[in-house]
Amino acid sequence: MERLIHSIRIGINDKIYLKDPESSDLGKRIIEQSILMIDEMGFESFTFRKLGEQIKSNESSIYRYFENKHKLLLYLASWYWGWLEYKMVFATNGIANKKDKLQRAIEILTQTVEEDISFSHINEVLLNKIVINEYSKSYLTKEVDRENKDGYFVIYKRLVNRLREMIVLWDDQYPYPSSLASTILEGSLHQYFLQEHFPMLTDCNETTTPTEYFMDLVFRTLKPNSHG
Amino acid sequence: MERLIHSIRIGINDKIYLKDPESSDLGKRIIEQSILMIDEMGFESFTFRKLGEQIKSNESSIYRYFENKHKLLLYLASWYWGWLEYKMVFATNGIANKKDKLQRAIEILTQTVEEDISFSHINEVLLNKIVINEYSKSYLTKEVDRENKDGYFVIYKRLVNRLREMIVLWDDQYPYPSSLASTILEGSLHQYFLQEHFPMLTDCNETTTPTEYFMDLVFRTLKPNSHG
DNA sequence: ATGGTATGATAGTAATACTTTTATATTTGC
DNA sequence: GCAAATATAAAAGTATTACTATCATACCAT
Repeated sequence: MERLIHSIRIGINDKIYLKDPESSDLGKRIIEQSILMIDEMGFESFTFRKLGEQIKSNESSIYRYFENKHKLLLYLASWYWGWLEYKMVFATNGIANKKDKLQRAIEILTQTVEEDISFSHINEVLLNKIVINEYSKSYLTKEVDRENKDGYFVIYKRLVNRLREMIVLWDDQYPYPSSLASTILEGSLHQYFLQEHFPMLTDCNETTTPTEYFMDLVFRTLKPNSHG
Repeated sequence: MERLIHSIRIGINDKIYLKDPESSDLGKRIIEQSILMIDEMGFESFTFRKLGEQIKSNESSIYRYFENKHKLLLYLASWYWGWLEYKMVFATNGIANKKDKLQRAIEILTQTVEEDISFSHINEVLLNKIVINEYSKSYLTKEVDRENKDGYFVIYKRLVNRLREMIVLWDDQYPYPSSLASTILEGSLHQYFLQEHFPMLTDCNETTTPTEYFMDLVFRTLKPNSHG
């Protein structure tokens, strides 16, 4: 699977970038180093000028790939969710048992990325940390409706919907499958954040994971369909 | 109760401001108009210069109250959570029945603010909208640990903890009361946001509220203590 | 050898996020 | 009622950000 994941390409809405960063060496360096820098200094302190210095390229060259750093964040987030979606679809694909399927999906979606499995330019461990710390900022804007209309969040929406479908498969009487699915994805990022910065607001720690919390929550909440 | 709430003062950590905005007319105008403007233009577009123009005061005068707009957001958020805490404590205070108590708390904490009950300078309806759209930005920063140490989030933490205590009161066997409490508060803001901008990711709409969703979730999840 | 495309270097602009200084108004203490 | 203290206003200055524009160079393909 590692090899497979390594060779896939995540189909990202081409309105997000001006020039596909996968199409050149400079583009890949932009992605690679921006992940390191955003993780290191946080999204607000990160600038294209600093990135240019880091990759020994010119600020203006970076602007030929992305309009601004907001678009770059949208790109990174889309890549991350696309990658997670792939992992989830792959991992749940062959599972016939509905409960096992849902369990496996929740596992994939709520786990942290522990090891950098890629030998590509994208460090998934750091990207996961970036999503925990910065993803909300990509949609908590005044432009969200326009950008949503332009399809900047399709991958994330598709992922939530896939989870929703597996919830419905296991319990088609549950009245809030969409809300539960979005709560799992968003809430899992939040629990990781709390674990790091507000440990008193969560029960997750070295021994208890967000995965366990949400797994427990979901299966206390849902009741299996009578027809199996 | 309206009158009572109107006359209370929310005790906000005095490190958040340089000069207490409640202590002067200018201070109150800063708070009042910043709420209108942040709601209107979003936190990123909002600046002290624009606020100065709006209230016909000088940018430098605003800087004597708050170091920067981030601190102002922390102030507004603290005020909001303090106000909600007060409403919740007041509403649940006399309730002996543990289930009723928890239910009432969830109701208060997950409802939107529909009407501006205050005749003061703070518009709670808009402040509620600001918290939905901007609160995450106040803690998703590189400074969060230092600011947390300085007590900038005490009110929010106390509120989560109060909810946690009511959860434990109703079901002292449940293993994740802190995570559930933080999920309710954070998740409720998120569901309101989704309802507005990503309706396909939530089951909440004109007829179904985040309150109903979380009420259902909590009471499917928790089991009452045997000792009543 | 020529034309096209990608990148680099440099400079420029408007806005942001402040800080500083000085002036003026208002309050309060005696 | 006057002096002193305090609050606010006005204006200017600085460093940084978030770009845009122009021009030069390099390299690649035909």
